[in-house]
Amino acid sequence: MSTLGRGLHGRVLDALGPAITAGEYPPGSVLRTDELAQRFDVSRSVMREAVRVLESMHLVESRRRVGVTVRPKAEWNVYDPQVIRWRLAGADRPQQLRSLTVLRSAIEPVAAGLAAKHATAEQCAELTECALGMVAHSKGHRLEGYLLHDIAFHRVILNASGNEMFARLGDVVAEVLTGRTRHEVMFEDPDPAAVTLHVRLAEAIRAGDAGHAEELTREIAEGALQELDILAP
Amino acid sequence: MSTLGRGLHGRVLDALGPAITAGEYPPGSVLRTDELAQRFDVSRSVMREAVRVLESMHLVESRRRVGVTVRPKAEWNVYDPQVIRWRLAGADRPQQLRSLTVLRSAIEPVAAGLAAKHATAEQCAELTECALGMVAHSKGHRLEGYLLHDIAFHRVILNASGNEMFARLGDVVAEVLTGRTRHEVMFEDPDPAAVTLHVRLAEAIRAGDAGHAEELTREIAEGALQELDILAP
DNA sequence: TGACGAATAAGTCTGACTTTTTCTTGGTGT
DNA sequence: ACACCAAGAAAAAGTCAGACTTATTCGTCA
Repeated sequence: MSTLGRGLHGRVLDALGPAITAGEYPPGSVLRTDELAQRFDVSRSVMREAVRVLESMHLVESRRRVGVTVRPKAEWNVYDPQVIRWRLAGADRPQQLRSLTVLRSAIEPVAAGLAAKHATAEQCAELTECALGMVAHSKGHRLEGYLLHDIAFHRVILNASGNEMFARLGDVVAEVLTGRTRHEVMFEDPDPAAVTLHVRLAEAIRAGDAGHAEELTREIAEGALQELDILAP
Repeated sequence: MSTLGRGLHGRVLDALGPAITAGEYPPGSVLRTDELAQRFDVSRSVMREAVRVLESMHLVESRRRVGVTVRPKAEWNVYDPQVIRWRLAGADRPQQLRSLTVLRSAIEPVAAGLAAKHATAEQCAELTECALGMVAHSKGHRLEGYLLHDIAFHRVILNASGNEMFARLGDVVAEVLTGRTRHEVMFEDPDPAAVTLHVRLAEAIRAGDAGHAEELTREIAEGALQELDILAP
């Protein structure tokens, strides 16, 4: 899925991106295009393309006579899905997971409220289907199936909100949920309370009850935040 | 500020980016690198770099034997500040302004709540200063000064929230506020009620009252949304 | 229907050249 | 002796042109 080594410059990015976002090159570090090209055994043109991409993500800045300097973390385009993936795969995974969960807790309730107003019949049906799927996979260590329905559930809500900015967070939510399941609590069955909340949320949206949908989503988010606090206090 | 013609490929982007985000090339359109290079009178290497950047923004996809195809809007990296600027400068400016304002209404209340808990004494002082600056420029067509303090105010809150994802939205908020002031109501003085809300919000954060800060921010956001409804119903 | 071959456009590499920015050096004046 | 500025050298990115490779698609023919 990631950069899919689509071309040589993609391979270079798959190596350089994680390294930079992991902080292997501290802010202010200077890289030289030619040296990098040699190190990765690619031509300068290919390396230049890779640098351009890193530059567009605000991970580095390229200046004449000085080289390619790494920018401070505060300037990175942290909403770039690629950057998010790199960081989730690297060292500050916990911090990234936390900030993303806080972001979710801010956005998803509002999105759910909007979804209650704008969701089509088809979207409501999808939502119910996802919720039922979650229930069906909530017992007996069937986390893989549970995860898929959970992701689909939240994605439908974000799409149904009718806001393109919210909709584009579907991938981020998917990454967060996947990361959580795969790396933290892979052994335990999901919290039954959370499952119930999802079912009720689907009902609220179907009923067009924006306030209720918003409140239920807040409870779900609250649970996710507490889960993080338990694992990394 | 934008891409600042930093290099030839930057100039090309300043021309191609707005054109694509404005929908001049409908999704599925095919561009050819060589043809573009000729059109912009640059070498293929420069054009390739530009295409790589557009590709990293998910605006286009480059495939062998077929060319550079424009992706559907739903796949764009709409959180990329550059993409936001391009869209704000283009045709679907109103829609972009609306989705960004909705995004703000979701995030800023939560950010304010967190800021009430985490803001340093220095940040509180800055906040009060900004609020006072807004009051001072709220009468007599001094919108330029008002805008600067408004931007600084919201930026401080987002930074003080302690969440990096929120902090990085400072630029987006700045763009929205600037756009609003410069293109919509440049003649009228700001709503006195909004000014008061900002002052009270600064106080709430200084007092560490998260609930109150959150509620006040919701009211501010509500006002911004209504303003949009009035201008483009 | 499928397989083979031709056409096509992106992808890659190389080498030479330009331009900008920084560092050094040397000279000047106080 | 020190501060300061200007001219030049050096370094690295930036640009270009041309030749070649490779993957993919399309058309043709069996």
